[in-house]
Amino acid sequence: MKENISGCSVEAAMSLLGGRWRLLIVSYLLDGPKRFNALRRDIPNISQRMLTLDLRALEEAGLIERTIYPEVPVRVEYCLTLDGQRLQKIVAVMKEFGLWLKEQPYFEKSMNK
Amino acid sequence: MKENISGCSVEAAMSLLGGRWRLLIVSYLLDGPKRFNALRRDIPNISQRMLTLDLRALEEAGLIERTIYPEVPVRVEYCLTLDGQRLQKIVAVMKEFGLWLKEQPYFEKSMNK
DNA sequence: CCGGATCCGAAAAGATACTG
DNA sequence: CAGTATCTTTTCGGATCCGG
Repeated sequence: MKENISGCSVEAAMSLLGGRWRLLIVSYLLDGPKRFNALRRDIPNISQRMLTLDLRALEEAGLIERTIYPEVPVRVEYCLTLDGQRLQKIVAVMKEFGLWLKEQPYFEKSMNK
Repeated sequence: MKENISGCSVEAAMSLLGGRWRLLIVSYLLDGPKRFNALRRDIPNISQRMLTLDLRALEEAGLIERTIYPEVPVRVEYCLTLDGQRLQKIVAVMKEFGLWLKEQPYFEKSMNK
Protein backbone atom coordinates (compact mmCIF):
# COMPACT_ATOMS: atom_id res chain seq x y z
CA MET A 1 0.00 0.00 0.00
CA LYS A 2 1.47 3.26 -1.12
CA GLU A 3 -0.51 5.25 1.41
CA ASN A 4 -3.37 7.51 0.86
CA ILE A 5 -3.11 8.52 -2.76
CA SER A 6 -6.88 8.73 -2.73
CA GLY A 7 -6.59 12.19 -1.27
CA CYS A 8 -5.87 13.85 -4.57
CA SER A 9 -6.71 12.90 -8.09
CA VAL A 10 -3.78 14.85 -9.51
CA GLU A 11 -1.52 12.67 -7.45
CA ALA A 12 -3.21 9.53 -8.74
CA ALA A 13 -2.81 10.70 -12.31
CA MET A 14 0.81 11.67 -11.83
CA SER A 15 1.66 8.38 -10.18
CA LEU A 16 0.72 6.72 -13.43
CA LEU A 17 1.75 9.33 -15.99
CA GLY A 18 4.37 11.26 -14.10
CA GLY A 19 7.45 9.59 -15.46
CA ARG A 20 9.59 11.37 -17.98
CA TRP A 21 8.57 9.15 -20.87
CA ARG A 22 5.08 7.82 -20.34
CA LEU A 23 3.08 10.67 -21.78
CA LEU A 24 5.59 10.94 -24.58
CA ILE A 25 5.03 7.31 -25.48
CA VAL A 26 1.29 7.92 -25.43
CA SER A 27 1.69 10.95 -27.63
CA TYR A 28 3.39 8.90 -30.32
CA LEU A 29 0.76 6.18 -30.07
CA LEU A 30 -1.94 8.74 -30.73
CA ASP A 31 -0.82 8.57 -34.37
CA GLY A 32 -1.72 4.91 -34.51
CA PRO A 33 -0.22 1.52 -33.64
CA LYS A 34 3.56 1.35 -33.46
CA ARG A 35 6.18 -1.30 -33.08
CA PHE A 36 8.67 -1.42 -30.27
CA ASN A 37 11.59 -0.23 -32.32
CA ALA A 38 9.54 2.43 -34.02
CA LEU A 39 8.92 3.94 -30.60
CA ARG A 40 12.61 3.67 -29.85
CA ARG A 41 13.34 5.70 -32.92
CA ASP A 42 10.70 8.25 -31.99
CA ILE A 43 12.23 8.66 -28.55
CA PRO A 44 15.96 8.43 -29.14
CA ASN A 45 16.95 9.15 -25.55
CA ILE A 46 14.92 6.44 -23.89
CA SER A 47 16.65 3.24 -22.93
CA GLN A 48 15.29 -0.06 -24.14
CA ARG A 49 14.73 -1.04 -20.57
CA MET A 50 12.62 1.98 -19.68
CA LEU A 51 10.61 1.69 -22.87
CA THR A 52 9.78 -1.88 -21.94
CA LEU A 53 8.95 -0.97 -18.35
CA ASP A 54 6.81 2.02 -19.23
CA LEU A 55 4.95 0.13 -21.93
CA ARG A 56 4.21 -2.61 -19.43
CA ALA A 57 2.95 -0.14 -16.86
CA LEU A 58 0.68 1.56 -19.37
CA GLU A 59 -0.56 -1.81 -20.51
CA GLU A 60 -1.27 -2.91 -16.96
CA ALA A 61 -3.24 0.26 -16.46
CA GLY A 62 -5.32 -0.62 -19.49
CA LEU A 63 -4.24 2.41 -21.48
CA ILE A 64 -2.41 0.58 -24.23
CA GLU A 65 -2.64 -2.84 -25.80
CA ARG A 66 0.17 -5.12 -26.83
CA THR A 67 -0.23 -7.41 -29.79
CA ILE A 68 2.27 -10.02 -30.82
CA TYR A 69 2.38 -11.15 -34.41
CA PRO A 70 4.34 -14.40 -34.44
CA GLU A 71 6.13 -13.69 -37.66
CA VAL A 72 9.84 -14.05 -38.27
CA PRO A 73 11.25 -11.85 -37.02
CA VAL A 74 8.54 -11.33 -34.44
CA ARG A 75 6.49 -8.15 -34.65
CA VAL A 76 5.04 -6.54 -31.56
CA GLU A 77 2.65 -3.65 -31.89
CA TYR A 78 1.40 -1.26 -29.29
CA CYS A 79 -1.72 0.81 -29.59
CA LEU A 80 -3.91 2.93 -27.36
CA THR A 81 -7.06 1.44 -25.96
CA LEU A 82 -10.26 3.45 -25.83
CA ASP A 83 -9.35 4.34 -22.27
CA GLY A 84 -5.90 5.39 -23.43
CA GLN A 85 -7.44 7.83 -25.84
CA ARG A 86 -8.67 9.78 -22.86
CA LEU A 87 -5.10 10.98 -22.65
CA GLN A 88 -5.40 12.94 -25.86
CA LYS A 89 -6.45 16.06 -24.05
CA ILE A 90 -3.60 15.76 -21.57
CA VAL A 91 -1.10 15.32 -24.35
CA ALA A 92 -2.55 18.31 -26.17
CA VAL A 93 -2.26 20.74 -23.27
CA MET A 94 1.15 19.36 -22.38
CA LYS A 95 2.34 19.89 -25.92
CA GLU A 96 1.01 23.41 -25.88
CA PHE A 97 2.86 24.15 -22.68
CA GLY A 98 6.00 22.51 -24.01
CA LEU A 99 5.96 24.69 -27.10
CA TRP A 100 5.74 27.76 -24.93
CA LEU A 101 8.41 26.45 -22.59
CA LYS A 102 10.87 25.96 -25.39
CA GLU A 103 10.62 29.66 -26.19
CA GLN A 104 11.58 30.66 -22.67
CA PRO A 105 15.07 31.77 -21.71
CA TYR A 106 14.93 29.28 -18.83
CA PHE A 107 14.76 26.43 -21.27
CA GLU A 108 17.91 27.45 -23.09
CA LYS A 109 19.78 27.46 -19.79
CA SER A 110 18.36 24.18 -18.61
CA MET A 111 19.70 22.52 -21.72
CA ASN A 112 23.28 23.36 -20.83
CA LYS A 113 23.61 21.13 -17.84
CA MET B 1 23.67 19.28 -22.85
CA LYS B 2 20.90 16.79 -22.36
CA GLU B 3 20.71 15.96 -26.02
CA ASN B 4 18.03 16.84 -28.43
CA ILE B 5 15.00 17.48 -26.28
CA SER B 6 14.08 20.08 -28.85
CA GLY B 7 12.58 17.33 -30.94
CA CYS B 8 9.39 17.15 -28.95
CA SER B 9 7.56 19.67 -26.87
CA VAL B 10 5.84 17.01 -24.80
CA GLU B 11 9.26 15.82 -23.76
CA ALA B 12 10.29 19.33 -22.82
CA ALA B 13 7.17 19.76 -20.73
CA MET B 14 7.56 16.41 -19.04
CA SER B 15 11.20 17.03 -18.24
CA LEU B 16 10.04 19.92 -16.12
CA LEU B 17 6.69 18.71 -14.85
CA GLY B 18 7.04 14.94 -15.11
CA GLY B 19 8.05 14.33 -11.54
CA ARG B 20 5.59 12.75 -9.19
CA TRP B 21 5.06 15.88 -7.12
CA ARG B 22 5.60 18.95 -9.22
CA LEU B 23 2.16 19.31 -10.77
CA LEU B 24 0.66 18.44 -7.43
CA ILE B 25 2.56 21.30 -5.81
CA VAL B 26 1.37 23.59 -8.55
CA SER B 27 -2.20 22.44 -8.08
CA TYR B 28 -2.12 23.48 -4.45
CA LEU B 29 -0.54 26.81 -5.28
CA LEU B 30 -3.41 27.55 -7.65
CA ASP B 31 -5.45 28.27 -4.53
CA GLY B 32 -3.11 31.10 -3.60
CA PRO B 33 0.23 31.62 -1.86
CA LYS B 34 1.26 28.96 0.61
CA ARG B 35 4.00 28.45 3.13
CA PHE B 36 6.45 25.59 3.08
CA ASN B 37 4.82 23.65 5.86
CA ALA B 38 1.36 24.28 4.52
CA LEU B 39 2.42 22.49 1.34
CA ARG B 40 3.86 19.70 3.42
CA ARG B 41 0.52 19.24 5.06
CA ASP B 42 -1.25 19.30 1.71
CA ILE B 43 1.07 16.60 0.40
CA PRO B 44 1.62 14.30 3.33
CA ASN B 45 3.71 11.76 1.45
CA ILE B 46 6.33 14.11 0.12
CA SER B 47 9.62 14.33 1.93
CA GLN B 48 11.00 17.66 3.07
CA ARG B 49 13.88 17.18 0.76
CA MET B 50 11.84 16.59 -2.37
CA LEU B 51 9.53 19.46 -1.57
CA THR B 52 12.54 21.73 -1.33
CA LEU B 53 14.07 20.39 -4.52
CA ASP B 54 10.88 20.56 -6.54
CA LEU B 55 10.07 24.05 -5.31
CA ARG B 56 13.54 25.16 -6.32
CA ALA B 57 13.19 23.63 -9.76
CA LEU B 58 9.83 25.28 -10.34
CA GLU B 59 11.25 28.56 -9.13
CA GLU B 60 14.23 28.30 -11.43
CA ALA B 61 11.84 27.68 -14.30
CA GLY B 62 10.05 30.88 -13.40
CA LEU B 63 6.77 29.16 -12.61
CA ILE B 64 6.67 29.99 -8.92
CA GLU B 65 8.04 32.75 -6.77
CA ARG B 66 9.60 32.45 -3.36
CA THR B 67 9.20 35.28 -0.90
CA ILE B 68 10.96 35.45 2.44
CA TYR B 69 9.42 37.50 5.21
CA PRO B 70 12.16 38.04 7.79
CA GLU B 71 9.91 37.70 10.76
CA VAL B 72 10.55 35.55 13.79
CA PRO B 73 10.08 32.76 13.10
CA VAL B 74 10.83 33.29 9.45
CA ARG B 75 7.97 32.96 6.99
CA VAL B 76 8.52 31.81 3.43
CA GLU B 77 5.72 31.93 0.93
CA TYR B 78 5.45 30.35 -2.46
CA CYS B 79 3.09 31.52 -5.16
CA LEU B 80 2.57 30.96 -8.85
CA THR B 81 3.93 33.52 -11.25
CA LEU B 82 1.88 34.60 -14.24
CA ASP B 83 3.79 32.03 -16.24
CA GLY B 84 3.01 29.43 -13.63
CA GLN B 85 -0.69 30.08 -14.04
CA ARG B 86 -0.39 28.67 -17.52
CA LEU B 87 -0.36 25.33 -15.76
CA GLN B 88 -3.95 25.68 -14.67
CA LYS B 89 -5.24 23.92 -17.75
CA ILE B 90 -2.78 21.08 -17.35
CA VAL B 91 -3.77 20.63 -13.72
CA ALA B 92 -7.42 20.67 -14.70
CA VAL B 93 -7.18 17.91 -17.30
CA MET B 94 -4.87 15.91 -15.08
CA LYS B 95 -7.35 16.15 -12.23
CA GLU B 96 -10.15 15.06 -14.52
CA PHE B 97 -8.17 12.05 -15.64
CA GLY B 98 -7.20 11.25 -12.06
CA LEU B 99 -10.82 11.25 -10.99
CA TRP B 100 -11.65 8.80 -13.73
CA LEU B 101 -8.60 6.71 -12.93
CA LYS B 102 -9.59 6.33 -9.32
CA GLU B 103 -12.82 4.71 -10.44
CA GLN B 104 -11.03 2.06 -12.44
CA PRO B 105 -10.45 -1.47 -11.19
CA TYR B 106 -6.79 -1.07 -12.13
CA PHE B 107 -6.36 1.63 -9.58
CA GLU B 108 -7.60 -0.50 -6.73
CA LYS B 109 -5.09 -3.16 -7.61
CA SER B 110 -2.22 -0.72 -8.04
CA MET B 111 -2.77 0.49 -4.50
CA ASN B 112 -2.05 -2.92 -3.03
CA LYS B 113 1.61 -3.08 -3.91
C1' DC C 1 17.66 -9.17 -36.94
C1' DC C 2 13.32 -8.11 -33.21
C1' DG C 3 11.89 -7.75 -28.64
C1' DG C 4 12.99 -8.35 -24.75
C1' DA C 5 15.50 -10.13 -19.86
C1' DT C 6 19.33 -9.64 -16.70
C1' DC C 7 23.07 -7.60 -14.25
C1' DC C 8 25.57 -3.73 -12.61
C1' DG C 9 27.16 1.03 -11.54
C1' DA C 10 25.18 5.67 -11.31
C1' DA C 11 21.65 8.78 -10.25
C1' DA C 12 17.52 10.11 -8.07
C1' DA C 13 14.25 9.69 -4.35
C1' DG C 14 13.16 8.90 0.52
C1' DA C 15 13.79 9.09 5.75
C1' DT C 16 15.20 11.72 9.34
C1' DA C 17 18.38 14.06 12.47
C1' DC C 18 20.15 18.46 12.80
C1' DT C 19 20.60 23.82 12.25
C1' DG C 20 20.15 29.14 11.74
C1' DC D 1 9.80 27.51 10.58
C1' DA D 2 12.15 26.34 6.75
C1' DG D 3 15.21 24.29 5.34
C1' DT D 4 20.28 21.37 4.98
C1' DA D 5 23.27 17.22 5.65
C1' DT D 6 23.62 12.60 5.68
C1' DC D 7 22.50 8.06 5.02
C1' DT D 8 19.60 4.35 2.95
C1' DT D 9 16.65 2.70 -0.65
C1' DT D 10 14.78 2.73 -5.15
C1' DT D 11 15.01 3.69 -9.83
C1' DC D 12 17.44 4.36 -14.16
C1' DG D 13 20.67 3.83 -18.09
C1' DG D 14 24.00 0.99 -20.54
C1' DA D 15 25.94 -3.17 -21.74
C1' DT D 16 25.23 -7.71 -22.55
C1' DC D 17 22.86 -11.90 -23.30
C1' DC D 18 18.97 -14.71 -25.21
C1' DG D 19 14.87 -17.06 -27.57
C1' DG D 20 12.57 -17.09 -31.80
